[in-house]
Amino acid sequence: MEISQTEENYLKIIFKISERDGEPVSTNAISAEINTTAASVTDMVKRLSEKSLIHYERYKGVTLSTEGEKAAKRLIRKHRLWEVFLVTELNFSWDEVHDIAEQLEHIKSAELVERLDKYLGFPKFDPHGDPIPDAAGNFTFRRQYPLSELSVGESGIVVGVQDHSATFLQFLDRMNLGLGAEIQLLERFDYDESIKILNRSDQEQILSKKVCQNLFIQKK
Amino acid sequence: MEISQTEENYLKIIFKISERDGEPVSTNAISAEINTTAASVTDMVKRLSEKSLIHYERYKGVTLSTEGEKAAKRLIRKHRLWEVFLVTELNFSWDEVHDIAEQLEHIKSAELVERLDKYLGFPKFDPHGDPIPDAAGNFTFRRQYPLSELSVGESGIVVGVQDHSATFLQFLDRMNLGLGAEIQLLERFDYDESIKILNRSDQEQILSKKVCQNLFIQKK
DNA sequence: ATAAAATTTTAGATTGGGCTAAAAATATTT
DNA sequence: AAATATTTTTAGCCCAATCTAAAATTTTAT
Repeated sequence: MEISQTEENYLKIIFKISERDGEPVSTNAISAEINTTAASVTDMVKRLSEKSLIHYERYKGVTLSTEGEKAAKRLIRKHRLWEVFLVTELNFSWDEVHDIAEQLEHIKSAELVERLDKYLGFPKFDPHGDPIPDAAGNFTFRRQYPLSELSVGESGIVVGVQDHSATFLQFLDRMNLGLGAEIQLLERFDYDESIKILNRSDQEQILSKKVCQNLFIQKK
Repeated sequence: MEISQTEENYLKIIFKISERDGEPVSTNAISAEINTTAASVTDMVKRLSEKSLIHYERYKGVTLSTEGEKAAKRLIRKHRLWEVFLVTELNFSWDEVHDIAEQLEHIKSAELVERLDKYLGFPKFDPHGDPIPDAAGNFTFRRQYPLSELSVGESGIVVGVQDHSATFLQFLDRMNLGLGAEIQLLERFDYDESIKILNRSDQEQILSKKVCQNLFIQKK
């Protein structure tokens, strides 16, 4: 049975919400994420359930079936591989690629995905530091922390972001805080939970609580 | 006004039929090409006409408007650039790329197309020898003839195909008659309109009328 | 020039994906 | 345990894109 582009998007978003909030995923959570009414979501989850892509019980929310989860991971794999292509081959910046990858992820050809993966040198992470599932659906795990959880004195490398918005990514560029940036936490200010860091490719910087919460660091 | 994927496909097919059979393009010609009923085509041409993408008069067939032709050419440009990418970068063979490019051509991002074009070195022809329109919609013209129109003794290079089917392309591969093959017409057999050629990267070969009609040659 | 054949259009139905408004079920507060 | 609030579902509608069957128009043949 064919999975439509719309259905794929639902599976992807259900996967994403599951990861973030746990299961089961509520109708409202889905509708909030994709800007559709709860009524439409109910319609769609019925269809997805009919196709055995999710488990659904009235008023109880949904969980992905094995099949549904596979489909979601395939989509994420494609999305992230295309993002790598756009950034490393076509020189797009990391804040420009999301919308294009959102379209490219729906291209149907297993062969294409595998060749692209090989062409790009089997990357493990995308331009935002998110792990790229392998053909079997396995993610590479990496121990990483929000910058807000580092202790004073600790050092680390920027390896990912929580917030993928273009404005945040552009801010990070302006601050020389892209992936790979090496930093050390110098001081915490309890007043507003901002911090002072030493950015090795720059100098001392003050970062707000919001920035700290959205930046992932690998300690070293 | 947005052009849907389905609408884009209609524009492309109308462009293709116009090129082949001239204008105006009949409802039946379209329905034959895309495997839909004539009634559905009538519905769609009304919509396209409503959007000023084609000129349409009941019972009189359709022609592309300036806007419609631009859209069709953009689609062809994308299709052929992606085919180049698939063949030259991802090592697909020329008989495998059509269906994937058929999907990729609908990706919406003008920036992506221009970057891809540059990345590929501004190719003028796709893997089947078909010209790639530039950003303004202009095709590179090349004087080429079906092999069936060559005279005995004339030499030339294979530069394109009329028939894009995988079976024909695979046959050409097997005969060492891919793009760039150098040949000379040695003899014509009136009986079945087959010919004998000298294939410089092979040896003497007999080719049927059908093959001759579907192979484009640049004389030299 | 008319009859027959072919083409094209209309009418009416269907399916996927979405909407609003109202009803039903669940969760929260008192 | 009610009453209230929130969430979810149902009912009924819409639009794009398709279909079949029948009607209208154009083309071809006699």
